[in-house]
Amino acid sequence: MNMELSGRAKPIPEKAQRAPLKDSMGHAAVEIGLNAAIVAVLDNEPVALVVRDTADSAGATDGLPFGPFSPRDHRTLEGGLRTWVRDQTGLELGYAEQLYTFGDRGRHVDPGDMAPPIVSIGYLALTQAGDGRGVSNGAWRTWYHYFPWEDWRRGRPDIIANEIEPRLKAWAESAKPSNGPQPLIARADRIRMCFALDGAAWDEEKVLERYELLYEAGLVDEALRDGRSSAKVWGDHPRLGLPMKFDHRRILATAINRTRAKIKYRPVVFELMPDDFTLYELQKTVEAILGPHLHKQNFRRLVEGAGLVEPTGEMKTRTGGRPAKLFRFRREVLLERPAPGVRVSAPPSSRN
Amino acid sequence: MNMELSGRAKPIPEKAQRAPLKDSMGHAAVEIGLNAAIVAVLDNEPVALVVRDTADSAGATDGLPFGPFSPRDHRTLEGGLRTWVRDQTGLELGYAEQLYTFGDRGRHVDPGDMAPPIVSIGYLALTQAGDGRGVSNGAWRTWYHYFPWEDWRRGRPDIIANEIEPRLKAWAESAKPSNGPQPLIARADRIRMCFALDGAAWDEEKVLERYELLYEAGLVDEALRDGRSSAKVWGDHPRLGLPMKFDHRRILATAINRTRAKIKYRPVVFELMPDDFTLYELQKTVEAILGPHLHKQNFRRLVEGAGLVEPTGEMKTRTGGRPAKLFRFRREVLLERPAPGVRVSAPPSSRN
DNA sequence: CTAAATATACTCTAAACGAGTATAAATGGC
DNA sequence: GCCATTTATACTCGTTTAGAGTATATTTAG
Repeated sequence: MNMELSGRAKPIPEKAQRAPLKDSMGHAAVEIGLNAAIVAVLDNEPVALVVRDTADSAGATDGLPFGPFSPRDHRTLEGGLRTWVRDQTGLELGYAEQLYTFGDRGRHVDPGDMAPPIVSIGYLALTQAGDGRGVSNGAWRTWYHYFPWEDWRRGRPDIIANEIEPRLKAWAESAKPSNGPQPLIARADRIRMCFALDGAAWDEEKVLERYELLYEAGLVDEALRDGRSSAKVWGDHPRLGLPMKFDHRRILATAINRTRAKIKYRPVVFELMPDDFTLYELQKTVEAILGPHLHKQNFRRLVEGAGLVEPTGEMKTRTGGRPAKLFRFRREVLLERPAPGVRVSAPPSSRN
Repeated sequence: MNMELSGRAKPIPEKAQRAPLKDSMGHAAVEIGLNAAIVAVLDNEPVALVVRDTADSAGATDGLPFGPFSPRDHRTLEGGLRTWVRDQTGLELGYAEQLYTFGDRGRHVDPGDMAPPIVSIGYLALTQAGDGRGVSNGAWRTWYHYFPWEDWRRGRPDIIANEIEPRLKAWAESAKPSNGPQPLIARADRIRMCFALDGAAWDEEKVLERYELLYEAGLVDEALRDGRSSAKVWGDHPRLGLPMKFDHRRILATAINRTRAKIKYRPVVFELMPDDFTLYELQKTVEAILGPHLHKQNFRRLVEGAGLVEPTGEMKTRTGGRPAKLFRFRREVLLERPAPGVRVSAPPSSRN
C-alpha cells in the first residue's frame, strides 16, 4: 500500500527459487499470483494490455500484468491487483471482476526464467484504450495474436482448416485403440463442437474450451513448455498463436470468454465506450468483441428498446454520411430488474 | 493423495496460530482454504451438506467441508477439495465447479477457535442426496436455515417485512448526511432492488448480493464477529439466519446464486436427479432450486422441446393419479450447440 | 362406482425476433 | 451546384416463442 502512485513502471518482480514453506501444522503455504487481463477496443479491434520482458528481447514472451498477492501489503485481492497493474503499466483500473483461480499448472522451471506462482488468480478488467492517460509501459495488442482461430471477422479463419483441423484429428485418432475407461465425450465430438466442423455451428463463447483442447492435444507452445504433451514434433507447422508467460494465455482465454458471454446479459460494453457515442460506434464495439456482424436496424431497436441508452441531444457530424445522434449510457437501467446487456442477433448468413 | 479411501470421517484440521511465512523475496506466502458447497434436493427441499464442530456442541457453528490446499499432497485444487470432502464426510464428489476466491475477509481470531485461512476458494458441487451411499459425517440441511429470506415457496417470507426492511432502512438513513463521495448506487436503491421493496420484482439470482448487503449493514452475525460492523446492538431482534464458520455462509450464498443461474442455461438439474424420473419430479426439483411455481404444461413442452430428455419406455405408477412416463437425461444435448438448461417461465402472478 | 388427483395433448394470443424496405441527411468528386 | 455515395433512422411484415388456458386420459382412494 505504500507504493508509488506515479505511472512510472516497475520491473516485474524477479523471484529466486522457492524454498518449501510450511506452517506450524505442516501444511504448505503457497504463493498466489494476481493476473490482470485488461481488455479494450481500439479502432474496432479487441485488444489486451500485455507487458514484455525487457531483460532479453530475443526469446521475450508476452505476459499479462501480474504480481504476487501479499496480505501484508494488500488488504484485498483486487486491491493487490490494482496496485500491481498501476506499478507495471501506469494504468488505474476501472471495472474489474475476478475470473478464475488456476492451480493445476505445469511446474516448468526454465532456468533463468522466473518460477511461476503455484496458484494464480485471474481478473478481467474493461477499460477504454484511448482515454487520454496512456499506459507508460506495456502495449495494447489484438487478442487475435494469441488466438488467431477466434478471428471470424472475415469469415472462418483459414488456420482452422489448414492447421487445427488436421492436427486435432490426428490427435483424436491416436487415442482410438484405448482400452481404459472412455471419456464422457469423445475427442472427435469435442473437436467438432469447439471448432464448428462437419456443419456444427460456431459458438463464440467456447474460447476457453478451444484453448484447453489445443493445450491438451499438445498443439500450443505452453503445453510442450510445461511438459504436458509428449513433445510431439509437428515438423515445420506454424505455431498456433503466440504463446504467453506462465498460464497467462489461459487467463486471457478465460477473459475473452467471459467478456463475450457477459456483454450479452449485463451492460458491460459501456466500460469500453467513451461517455458519448453513436449507436453505430456502439455496434462496432460489440462486434469487435463478438465477431459476427449484427443487423443494424434491429441492433438499434433492441438497444433503445431495452432502455440502455439515452440521447444526449448532441449530434456527431463527419460520420461520412448523415450525422448521427449521440447517446450516453442510461445508468438507471442498473436499478431496473436484471440490468440487461446487448441482446444481439447475428444473422444466420454470417455463421460459417 | 495417499489418504484413506474409506468413508471414515477425519476431524477438521486444527491449526495453531500462523507464523508469518515469507519466501526468499519477502513476499508472504499464504494458506489457501478449499471449501465445498455441496447441494442436493431432498424431498423437494434444497439442502447443503454441512459439518459441525464436534468439540463443543454448545457454541457449535455449522460449516462447509473444507481443508487447506497443499500442493505437496494435491495435484490440483479440485483434487484437493475432493480429498477433503471424502475424508470429512465420506462422500465421493461428482459434478463440481469452482465458484470464487475470497480474500478480503475479517481477520477475526476468536481464541480457542481456529484461525481462518487468508484466502479461500469456494466450490459448488451438485449431487443426489438419496443415492444410497449416505454421508458418514455431516448432515443435509435446508439452505433456508441460513437464508430464510430466500424462501419464497409460500409467498414473500415475513422476515423481510418484519425484520430486514426496517433494519436495512435504518441503516440507509444513518448514512444520509454523508459529505464524502457518493456511492455509485445509493443504499436505498440497493435495498429496494435486493429485497423487492416498493414494487420492485424479486430476483432469485441476487442471493449473494443480498447476503453481502446484510453483511455490510452489520445485520448478520458474521459481520459482528469479523469486526466489520460497528457492533450495533439490535436489541432483542432475532438473528437473520444461522451463521456459519469463517466465510462459509458467503460461499454458500455464492453457490445458491450460481445454481439458480446455471440451471437456466446449462443442463445441470440432472446432477440432482436419479437416472430415471418423471417430468413432474424434474419440475419439483427445479422449483426447489428456483422457488416460484412453474406452469406445468409449458414446463413439459419446453423440456421436451429442447431435447433435454427422452422417454425410457417405462412408466411410474403410484403417483397418486394417472401413471407418468419415465424419462432420462438425453446426454446428446451436450453435443448440440450451447447445451441449454431448463428455460423456466414463472407466472407473473407468483412475483411479489 | 365415483370423486379426486395426476398426466398429457392441444389451442389461443401477444410479444419478441429476424429480416427487409423506405426515406432522410450528410460528404466528396466533378 | 449536382449527383453518386454513404450513413442514419423509421417503418413493415412474417415467423417463432412465451405465457396462459382448455380439454381429455388414466390412475388411486373410498
